[in-house]
Amino acid sequence: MTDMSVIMGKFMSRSNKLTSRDRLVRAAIEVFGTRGYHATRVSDLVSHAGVAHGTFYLYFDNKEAIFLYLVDDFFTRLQNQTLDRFPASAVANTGELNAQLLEMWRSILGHCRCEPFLTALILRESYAVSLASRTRVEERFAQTITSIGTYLKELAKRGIIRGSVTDASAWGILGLIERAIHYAVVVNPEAEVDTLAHEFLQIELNGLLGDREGLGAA
Amino acid sequence: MTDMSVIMGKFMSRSNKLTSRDRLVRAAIEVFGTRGYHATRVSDLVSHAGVAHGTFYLYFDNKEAIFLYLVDDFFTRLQNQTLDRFPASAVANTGELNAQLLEMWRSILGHCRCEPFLTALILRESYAVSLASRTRVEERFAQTITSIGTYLKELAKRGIIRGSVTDASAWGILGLIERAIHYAVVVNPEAEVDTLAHEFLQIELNGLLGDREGLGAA
Amino acid sequence: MTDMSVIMGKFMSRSNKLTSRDRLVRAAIEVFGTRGYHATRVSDLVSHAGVAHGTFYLYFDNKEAIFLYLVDDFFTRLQNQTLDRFPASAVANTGELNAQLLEMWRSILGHCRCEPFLTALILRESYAVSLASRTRVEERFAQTITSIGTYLKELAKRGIIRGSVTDASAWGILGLIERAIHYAVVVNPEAEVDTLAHEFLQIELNGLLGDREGLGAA
Amino acid sequence: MTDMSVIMGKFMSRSNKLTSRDRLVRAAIEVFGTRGYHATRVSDLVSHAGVAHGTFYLYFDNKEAIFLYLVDDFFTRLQNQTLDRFPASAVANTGELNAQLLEMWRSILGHCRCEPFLTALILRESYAVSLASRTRVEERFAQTITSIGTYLKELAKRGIIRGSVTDASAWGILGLIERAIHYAVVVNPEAEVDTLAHEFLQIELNGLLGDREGLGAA
DNA sequence: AATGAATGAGAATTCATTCAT
DNA sequence: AATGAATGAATTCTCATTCAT
Repeated sequence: MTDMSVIMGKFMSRSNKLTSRDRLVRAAIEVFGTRGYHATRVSDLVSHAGVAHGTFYLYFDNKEAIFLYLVDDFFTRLQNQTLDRFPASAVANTGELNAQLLEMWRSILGHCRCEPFLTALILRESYAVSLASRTRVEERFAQTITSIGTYLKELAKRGIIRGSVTDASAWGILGLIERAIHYAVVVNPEAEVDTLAHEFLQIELNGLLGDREGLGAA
Repeated sequence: MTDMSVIMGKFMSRSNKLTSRDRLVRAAIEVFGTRGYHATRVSDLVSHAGVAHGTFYLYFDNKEAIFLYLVDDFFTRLQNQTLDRFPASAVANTGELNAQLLEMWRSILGHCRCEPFLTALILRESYAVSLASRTRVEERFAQTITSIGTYLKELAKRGIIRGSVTDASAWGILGLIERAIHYAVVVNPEAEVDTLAHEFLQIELNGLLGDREGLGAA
Repeated sequence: MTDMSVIMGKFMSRSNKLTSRDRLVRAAIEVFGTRGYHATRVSDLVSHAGVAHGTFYLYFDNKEAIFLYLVDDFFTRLQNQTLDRFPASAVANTGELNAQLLEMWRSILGHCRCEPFLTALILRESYAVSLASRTRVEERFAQTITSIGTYLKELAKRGIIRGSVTDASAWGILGLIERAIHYAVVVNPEAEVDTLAHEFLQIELNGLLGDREGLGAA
Repeated sequence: MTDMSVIMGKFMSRSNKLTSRDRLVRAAIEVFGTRGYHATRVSDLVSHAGVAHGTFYLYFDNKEAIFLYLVDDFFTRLQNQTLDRFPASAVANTGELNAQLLEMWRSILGHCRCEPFLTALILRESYAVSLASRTRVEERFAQTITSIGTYLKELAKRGIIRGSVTDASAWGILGLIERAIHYAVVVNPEAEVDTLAHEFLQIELNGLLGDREGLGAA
């Protein structure tokens, strides 16, 4: 249903027959993402994947394990395709920052648009699966915050953004990104990614008041 | 029916003996907020509340019903204490906006700090309880978005903020607020509300680049 | 709803206000008779009767007790109004037997038509309430069989009916009566009692073949 | 799906190991038939059948479902072995009717004697399990009445029995049959089926007065 | 590698009954 | 005599997990 290569991140040329494991992962993304983790029974997963109950336990220790796999996979791929590709060191001035962040927004929103089920699942349920998985998810978010924080501090140090950014700011930016993704994927999946990228970039860089100079000029 | 003791977190003046329903609501906030909704059994709730199993079903249809009550109650009170008290119409210029939003941030963060369990519960699990409750929660968030959107459009119309704010912007601001609350309540519950309010206000109004004029002046 | 004097078997002139006990008995007949014993909760009984839960236990030991009261009451009254009023000794020949049994059928069907709820309840559920109440009901039916058997043997002894009637016959007649009542009360409550009485009497006395002499004459 | 072992009360030839479903059906017949439906817990069923709780729900939706299965099965088999095998069309005169009905009585009583638990269960509790099952049982009895009625009308049309038989008569005959079965299975399980068949046939055809001609002759 | 019938611990929910007022 | 909030034992049902094949 969704593009295979994106979901699996693997080559699929050898055989057009998916392995049982792949089928289970795909089923989990779709069913968890639609019904929610807790409303999904292992039997839903296996029937959706077209495999037997026992087969599930051949590849995953338990229901939580496949969820955790999805989370790790999601965060890893998102990180690779976004922050890792856009180092603060490559930015010399406001104009370049503008360009880089625009690209980053495009990348994030585009990526999440490609896997709407998984994205919605992570946004909605990542904290709510179990105490154990909450801890794992908190670690992942903490890493993200560190990445964002490091990025921002680097820019601040070099005077490209204001100097007063802190960890709190990083959390705020994270929230902005999360709901931006939510908007792009869930609320308004028809909207152009480019338009949205500009819109959220504007808030990120200039807030509600917007570019003072532009405003002054107007 | 509305129980001040629960809402205010204070003892009632008439009698220092809480009703069974009050005890259950308090227990739910604490236990759901700590262990999470799904890891909480009705038996945890009643033992925490010090009432019998049957008593729970005297006041709530099921586990989901008490959660939904908490959600509605939370949103209603938060709305009352924030957006409802700060109309866009009372703002004439950037300075007044600054003051009003600062007050709003203080109010939101202060309010959520007072009920950390319930706040954390809503932030983490509101979407993940059940399909039915997800719908309810989505409605509540949709209302919030409408409030924020209306507020912003009013300000934009009067030229106090930039004219390009949209629904997407409202969702972005919502995300900022959510993670700001998360930071203030969960990540850094020791931080001064006032400091945080200034910090998030800065992002909200001026973004990462900050006040251009100030920046220029520096 | 149903005629009070019939249901209560008491005078009601002193006060038009029913006692709590009476209200409970009436409610039990109606609600047990409609919903069935097991689907009826004590709370249905008391809410239907307009009294409090505790009041129920002032008059009856438990839910089964009120059912048993209804059963005893029903059988006693039916016995009084039927077999007790029509002794075999009063019958001298076939013609008189015909007349007496017709009257008995009228009496039975008429009586049961007056309390359709209670009648349906007894017919449908008397054996199914509990092991204890089954025993009680079996005793009541055994008494009825004894009465019928005695009646038949007396007639047989005096050559008014055929000599070969046994206990088995008595049970067969009981079945006929039960389903006759069922038909008159449940299946076809509009049919004339008189017509039905003739019809069932015909089966009782002459079976399916009918009166041989009459048949021969025809 | 149909399980001969249960139906026939015999061991299957292929394998002497009953399936879980068979074991549950057998247990249900025995335990429901002894203790009664409402006094029987699902846990009684499974412990009697020697399977786990979960296994029960693998084969039946709930306790009511297995009861309904028993009812349908019972009625179907009884119908097949009685009315379906004895068409009114095969009867030409009173003598042949006598012979056919005698055979039918033998068949019914013999059949019910072979499954005393199930028979007693149906006779005692079929109406009392739940509102839903009452409806189902009423449908089954209505079908039976239709069968009996059709049979009787055919005979009446051809002058073999008296012309005045109606639906009411069919219900009366049904009652006679029910209590005859009850007598043969519950009250006097030692009595010879043949004797009983003659006895009930006598009532069915000639009623209490008996064969007029024979009586006159005597 | 795959199966799927069987398991049983564990959870939600009900409702007859009590008892302090 | 009447009340009705509170009780908690009892029961149904679910579903993640196992294991013999």
